[in-house]
Amino acid sequence: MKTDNKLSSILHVILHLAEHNQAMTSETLALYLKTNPVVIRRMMAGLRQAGLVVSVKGHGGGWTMAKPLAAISLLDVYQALGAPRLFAQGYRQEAPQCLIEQAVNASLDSAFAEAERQLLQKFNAVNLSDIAADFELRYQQHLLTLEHSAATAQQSKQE
Amino acid sequence: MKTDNKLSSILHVILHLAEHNQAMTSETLALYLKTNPVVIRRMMAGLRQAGLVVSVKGHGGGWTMAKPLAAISLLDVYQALGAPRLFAQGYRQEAPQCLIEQAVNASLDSAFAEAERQLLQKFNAVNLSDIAADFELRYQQHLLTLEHSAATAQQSKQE
DNA sequence: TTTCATGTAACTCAAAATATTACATGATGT
DNA sequence: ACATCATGTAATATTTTGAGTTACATGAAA
Repeated sequence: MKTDNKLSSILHVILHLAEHNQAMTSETLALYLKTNPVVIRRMMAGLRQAGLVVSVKGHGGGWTMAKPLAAISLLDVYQALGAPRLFAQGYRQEAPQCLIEQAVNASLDSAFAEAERQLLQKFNAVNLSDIAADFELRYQQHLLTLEHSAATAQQSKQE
Repeated sequence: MKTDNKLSSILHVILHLAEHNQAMTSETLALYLKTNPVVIRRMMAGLRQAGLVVSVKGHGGGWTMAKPLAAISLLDVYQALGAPRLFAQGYRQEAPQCLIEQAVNASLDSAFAEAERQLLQKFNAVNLSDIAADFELRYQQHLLTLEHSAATAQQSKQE
């Protein structure tokens, strides 16, 4: 199956949006995903309805965050996207007559339902600010790496 | 994405096979799924390699279980199928340069990895004999229902 | 009133699971 | 031997669904 990438995509986009601190157009945001602005609008439509972002038409318009990142959970975003399918596994028949198939489906159902519960709970526990904080860490680490390689280059120059 | 139904399908099939207690052809098994015998062979190929079933060619040939149901876990079957993808969610880029996207992926990764671990653990804890036992329960319940509706019919006849 | 931006429907494209076709291999029964 | 039955598997077609594209409507700002 082709995977659904909306969640990962829109998170990427709105974290950039939040960093930017002013309205950004669908076209600009589309550059981050190397995709078409319409794809951005389609995904953002759900977030707008959920009150996570605001859109403004016309000159100087575009998208802005409606809430601080700390007030938005991964679960909020997931649900705003329309709660796309989590699992790639399905049943051949949803409501089979065959009692064996019923027993099989019940068994799988229970396993997947439990996993889904846990996953959504985790989504609920993670705020976008947590991800932004992780980005900050990575950024500081990145700066250190640059510094270090600059120092190393300087050193090898002197040798 | 079109869901992957191999796990549910093959479980259905091999439970019928186990019930039957003698070799069954791919053609017969295909009837349970209303599909093509080749589809059965393709899925069963993995189970054969894993030593869960045995196939015999020619007259009177077909498929038989190689182990008792109690000795086969859901995990065994899942892995014998080639461990098909569990989640429908993916990342736009596997190894992104963008630090924001890296942070997003790391966050999702952790959530999905945890869910996968739990799911496989559950698969490991369920044996096919558990599912067969559940089928038996459903079957007994079904018989009771038939009896009851027969009694009701008899009763309404007398009225 | 022109330009910029979103809102959305309709259509096309692409990827992946499943189904089908075709033919090879091997075992059994006559 | 050889006809028949059954699996083994490659190649191809079909189907589903996420993503991309085109087209046009709506509304706000210069």
